[in-house]
Amino acid sequence: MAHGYEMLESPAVPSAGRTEHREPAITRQNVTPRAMDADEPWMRGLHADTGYLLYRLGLRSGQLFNTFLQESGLRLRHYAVLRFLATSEGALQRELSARLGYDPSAIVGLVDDLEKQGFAERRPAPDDRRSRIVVLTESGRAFLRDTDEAGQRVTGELVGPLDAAERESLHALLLKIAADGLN
Amino acid sequence: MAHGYEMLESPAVPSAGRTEHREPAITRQNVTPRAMDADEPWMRGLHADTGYLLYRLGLRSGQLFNTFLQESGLRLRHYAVLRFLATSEGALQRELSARLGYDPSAIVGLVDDLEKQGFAERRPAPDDRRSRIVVLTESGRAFLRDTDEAGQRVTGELVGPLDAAERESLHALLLKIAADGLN
DNA sequence: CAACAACTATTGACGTCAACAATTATTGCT
DNA sequence: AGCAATAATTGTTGACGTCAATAGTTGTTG
Repeated sequence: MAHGYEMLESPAVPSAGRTEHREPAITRQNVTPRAMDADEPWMRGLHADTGYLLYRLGLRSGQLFNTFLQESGLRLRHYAVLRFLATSEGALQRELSARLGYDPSAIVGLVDDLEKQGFAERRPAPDDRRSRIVVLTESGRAFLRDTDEAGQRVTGELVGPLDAAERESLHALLLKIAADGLN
Repeated sequence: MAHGYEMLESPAVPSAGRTEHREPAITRQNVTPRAMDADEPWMRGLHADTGYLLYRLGLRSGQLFNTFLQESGLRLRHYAVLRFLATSEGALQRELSARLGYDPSAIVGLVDDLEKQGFAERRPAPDDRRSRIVVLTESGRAFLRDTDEAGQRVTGELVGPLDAAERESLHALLLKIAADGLN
């Protein structure tokens, strides 16, 4: 404990109302506006929860990434597929689904979009005619090359206030907790 | 069935000098299913991106929290509002919106739900009849007290593979990058 | 070898959720 | 008094996850 998280939450409303106000309106008794014995553990700020922080920053990260990709007509999920294909030299859609955690039905649309943009291609699997193998096209590779730097800038912006050592430390920690759940 | 995991490569690319890459000069029918000159920076695994890891873990965190809250009929966002109210002794909806990062229109529904459950109440603001002040009810406080332990268990489950020192370190790092964007 | 179970990609329906625009009531300014 | 700004609210739209159903294909098994 003993973190300086209080900085994130401001003390309610200053309410510098100068005007003399009227009737107190509601006077039900089930609400107690009194400042109850503070410092109870259950009333700590939101940012005291690592889980909530992760949730929050995850949203921000996704937003940043999406606005960065927006000009290319893709979204984060497409980018994830591309990046996955870049390391795997072709994958069954079923694999994409399992590894990236998206529903099989979602993969369909994603690969459709990537094919429309010419970044990926569906090929018939030689041994199983049910399956399709998705591979990067040359222009897909080019896209990854060209946007790589900008993508890293986005991440850089996200972890802005951290120095190099801290970034590495954070990355290692995240990797550690990402490793157990297959993700 | 399990393919080799590519994710556990060395953490965080030091991102040394950007070595210039050569063009394979493939002008034919794109796509080379062959293992191309690997180790190019742009084809590192997805988990090499801190931003993507954050996005991914944020999703997981949200899911865990939601399944934990599911029995009480609330979701993460409701819980966030409650926790915020617990620290601020009443807040304008506008403040909730600004502090929690939710759209004003979202606050409406959230407070509606909380009122239905009897955990919060809308009160007319004394100085401005446009505003409503949202306060915790007594049973709202009770709810927070009762669910606090379980909530911390959820976070504990999330950061499972980390020891105490690492958890604290992670929390501090997240806090640091959460601080800049108001969030 | 013929019937059946399992599997891959796909489509469709439904509910949730977040981001925007528009509306109503109210306030502050001049 | 008039007018821009503001707080809460409604409505709409698009993205997204889940789940059920289907067509084509494979493997198994009786």
